[in-house]
Amino acid sequence: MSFADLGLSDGLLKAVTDAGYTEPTPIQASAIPSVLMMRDLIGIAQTGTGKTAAFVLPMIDILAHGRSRARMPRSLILEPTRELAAQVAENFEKYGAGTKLSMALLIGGVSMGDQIKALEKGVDVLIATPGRLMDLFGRGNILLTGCSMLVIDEADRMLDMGFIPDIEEICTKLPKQRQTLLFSATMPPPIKKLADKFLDNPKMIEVSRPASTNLNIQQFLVPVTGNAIKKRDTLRRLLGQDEVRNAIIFCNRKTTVRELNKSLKKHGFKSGEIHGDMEQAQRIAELDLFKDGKINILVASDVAARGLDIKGVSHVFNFDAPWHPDDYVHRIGRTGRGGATGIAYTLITGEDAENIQNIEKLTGQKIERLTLDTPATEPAAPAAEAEEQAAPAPRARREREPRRDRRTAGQGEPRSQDSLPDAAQPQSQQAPRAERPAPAAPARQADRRPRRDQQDDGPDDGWNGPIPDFLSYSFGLPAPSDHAADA
DNA sequence: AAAAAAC
Repeated sequence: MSFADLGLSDGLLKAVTDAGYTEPTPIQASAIPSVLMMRDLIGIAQTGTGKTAAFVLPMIDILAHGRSRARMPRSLILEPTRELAAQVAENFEKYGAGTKLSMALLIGGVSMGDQIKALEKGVDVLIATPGRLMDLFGRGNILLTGCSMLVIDEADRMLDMGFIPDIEEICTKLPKQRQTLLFSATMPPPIKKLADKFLDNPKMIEVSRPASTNLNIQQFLVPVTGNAIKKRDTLRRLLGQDEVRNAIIFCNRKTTVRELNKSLKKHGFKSGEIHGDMEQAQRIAELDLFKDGKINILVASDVAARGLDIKGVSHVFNFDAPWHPDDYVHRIGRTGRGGATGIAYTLITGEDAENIQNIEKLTGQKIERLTLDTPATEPAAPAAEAEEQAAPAPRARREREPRRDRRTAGQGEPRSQDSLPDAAQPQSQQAPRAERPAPAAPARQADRRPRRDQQDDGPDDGWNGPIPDFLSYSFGLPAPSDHAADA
């Protein structure tokens, strides 16, 4: 099966090939022909299955015919979070570059001015989070009567977030005669009801196992007994242990995110944080610092679990085991992207047993338990804080030697336990380790830093460039050079 | 349980 068999236009095929894809994912293979035949569709699939391209690609071909009119978008894609909406917009930009299609990204946290301007001009594709869409609709800036295509993405997540009434209202504003696609990882009754009400004889597609348990990601569980202090202590040891060049650390609560980031900074780590209580501009600023390597640790809530696609994240840590197994899959999927290798550690306490069981059930694989040798009791370290003692270099013992085979050439051999990676080293460590000329490390590090200029991507689509300035992200696509799409 | 989303 190749993309050429799916009925996409030549221009689009070229865009797909240029993006480096040859073979459609299962959901793309079954969804694209049906969407092109204008059928309604229910796709049971998680992010990471190539779901975004499954609707973006046929939409581009369908919309290639016809023109947009002022304030009357021709299609609408609803996303639960701002980051996901921005990511879909990036996809449209990538695949629609050869077309005349215009789009607007309607999300909260940014000024309305540019969004309204784009709407006035007329757009083919509207990508929105429900709140801002309803807001603009209420102000009379949007007419949905010309919108003949609707995508409801991550429907079950919309449900969790209480968006279903909004979605229903939006559906009633759209013309009855339209094509509707609904994607959801699960099908709880309210979503089933929504589908029955607003979809017409939909084709059902189910992709059972998400491409989630990426084989490039080594996963480990790290049992921790004790309180938050002990957890932070263990985390610091892990941060110092492996080839941690950068890491996203997930916590279950925003308060934990703040506390942990504060603690890490206090210990000299170059860390930042991201969660939903921060201003959008602040979120972006922190992401930018992380992407640029100015900080190499990002402490995050689940706001970052799905939305982020940052190149070259070497490690993901679950400071807290996630409550929902699919969140685990999404979190660790922030590393090992685009064929790179990644390592994911999950700190677990006694209470997490059930969560871990659910995760292993979902992914169908047992995650290796890592035993950290308990350090010999330390004489109090001189300058360390009273609450958190400095720990000696950690010794991790693996019960089974993990795969090391897919390492890229530039990454070199696994480091020995006592050669701590400079990137993750606290600058204010007492041992004058930092003063030792770092052998070859800086250069290699520069090499491995997330790169802004790499545009290859895994099927899970997303941001590659600088963090999108979706502060001002309502845009028309670049002027088309040739319009090969509709032959 | 938490996080996410409009001003």
